[in-house]
Amino acid sequence: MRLTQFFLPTLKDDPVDAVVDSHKLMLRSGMIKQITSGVYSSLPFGLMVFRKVENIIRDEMNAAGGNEFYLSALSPTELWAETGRLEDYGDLMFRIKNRDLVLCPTHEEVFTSIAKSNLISYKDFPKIWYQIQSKFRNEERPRAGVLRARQFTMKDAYSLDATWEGLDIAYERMAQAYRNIFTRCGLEFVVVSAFSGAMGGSASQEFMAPSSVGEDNIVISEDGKYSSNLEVAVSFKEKVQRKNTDLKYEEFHTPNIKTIDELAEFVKTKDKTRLAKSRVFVNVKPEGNEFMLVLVCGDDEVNESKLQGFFGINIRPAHNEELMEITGADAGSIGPIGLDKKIKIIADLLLEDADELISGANKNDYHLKNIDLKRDVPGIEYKDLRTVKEGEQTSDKSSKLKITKAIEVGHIFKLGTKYSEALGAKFLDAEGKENPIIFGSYGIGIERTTASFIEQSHDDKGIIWKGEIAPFKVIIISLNQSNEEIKNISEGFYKEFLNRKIDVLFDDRADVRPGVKFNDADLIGIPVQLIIGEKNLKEGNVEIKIRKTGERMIVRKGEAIEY
RNA sequence: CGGAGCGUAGCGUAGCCCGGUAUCGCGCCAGUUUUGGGAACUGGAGGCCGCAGGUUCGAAUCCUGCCGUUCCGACCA
Repeated sequence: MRLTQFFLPTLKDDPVDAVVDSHKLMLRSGMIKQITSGVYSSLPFGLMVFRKVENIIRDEMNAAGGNEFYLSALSPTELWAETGRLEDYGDLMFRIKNRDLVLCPTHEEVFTSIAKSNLISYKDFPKIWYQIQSKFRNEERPRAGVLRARQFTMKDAYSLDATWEGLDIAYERMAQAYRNIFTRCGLEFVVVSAFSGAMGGSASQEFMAPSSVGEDNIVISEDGKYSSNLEVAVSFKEKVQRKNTDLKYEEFHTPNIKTIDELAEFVKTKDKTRLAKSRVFVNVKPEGNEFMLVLVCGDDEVNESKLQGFFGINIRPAHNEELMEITGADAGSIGPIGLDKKIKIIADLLLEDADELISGANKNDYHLKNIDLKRDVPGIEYKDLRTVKEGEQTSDKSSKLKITKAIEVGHIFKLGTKYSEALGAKFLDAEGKENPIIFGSYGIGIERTTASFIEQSHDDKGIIWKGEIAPFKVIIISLNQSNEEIKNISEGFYKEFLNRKIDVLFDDRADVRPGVKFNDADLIGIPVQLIIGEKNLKEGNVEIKIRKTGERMIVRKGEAIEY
């Protein structure tokens, strides 16, 4: 490609609206252009990279036996009402105003409806169906460029099986395909176990690109054997030991004590584990809201995903007015004693049967001490509800946990029969009995994968492409197109690269100073720069610069091709 | 959805408090000189100052409403 024929609107300065590096660089290198909040157009340079990523995915999906589809982005609202997701998604789904249609945020329903009418015998399975398509989600707050956008490209794949064993096989095959894909994309990634309750599936894993701008937190053990999304991570920690002093609980005055830290100071203790933290959650149900009080150690945080895993996704923290109504106190003075029996009380496993605890008295500015959960809180249940912390031991005590931020680039999970049952997608088994098709669901964000790569591979000059997703392998920089010799040599190299089918970009711009060309080349990050200028040409040489290392080699002009 | 900020030429901005017809840099066009790390000079083009209403002789500037956008938080199959 000749640069004079290529639309590459590079920017010298950082756009004021971009904050994260990948966003800045994608705008500056002319890959994307924002049209409105969370919506971006792909420009030629960006599209080249997205296509490279897509083709790697296509390659691996096909190798795994996938069939490529291209489904409609529009679908009837009714289809989503049937599976209940119209309500589940709510405002996150774009709805067409002048026709009863929605823009699909994902395609389980549409694929299922195709399967329903065509896969009717156990002999029709297994199948892997996929597509690479625009998805639409009305994100409340798009951010970080294409990392969270309202329209984005996703590869979504679905395994369709007649048996649960078949699902396991498909899932493993897709997991391997995903590892291949992200490896070929040159991405540093970690596979973590993930929260799946929200989508109604069982096993679930996420492919995470570690990055400081990631919105997810992942937990990895130092020996690398354990990795998990923080939402579901577990660790080993000693339980709070019983003291068996059997002291009666008693109220004491704690003026203006709102937080655990203030309470610890007030009672002059450094050990916050016995200062039980109480939080009230609401399980929103059509037949009426249920309230629950959740207790964790004072130095722990409640893991809301784990709560959702136990009680469903419609769990939310109670509002301040609700707290007062239910407990008679504001946040900071709430505790497990003396509540209405309708309120379920659950505590973290670390507090199982613990005694001599201090917690709120359900009366503002008062706490209770010497609470014995075993004695004083009949009907209490214990579950793993805490968020693990950096430095804790793995549950087998063999290693320690580290927490890092990461970007979710892929997600695979065993979906099961939720949608096939809702839409009546059934097949006849060998005994002639009807069964719902068993689904797996597997997604990859194309732009997000690309942006994650850039987050991991750039410097203060620009992007550093490598491997299969590099849009060009080499850029020829002709330093002076008005010098006939330089021009002719450059043209010669360009033709030679084309002949050898090597992706090459030729900066053949005249009237552009060398400094501009060097900076543009560094910005757009082509791995190898072939620099042709007067200085070296006098000696019959040209220069090769490796973008990543900045390493320069002066070579005979005839030998340059073997870079 | 809560909090904060911003909207002036393609991009980045000054002016706004204190009202008088818009500043500077980059980029762009023409010409001359230049050509190894974002050139110099000369001349030029380009603006419903986000939108609507109000106050005023007069509004980019003051007031009201709206819209857009960014960030933090909340939320996120």
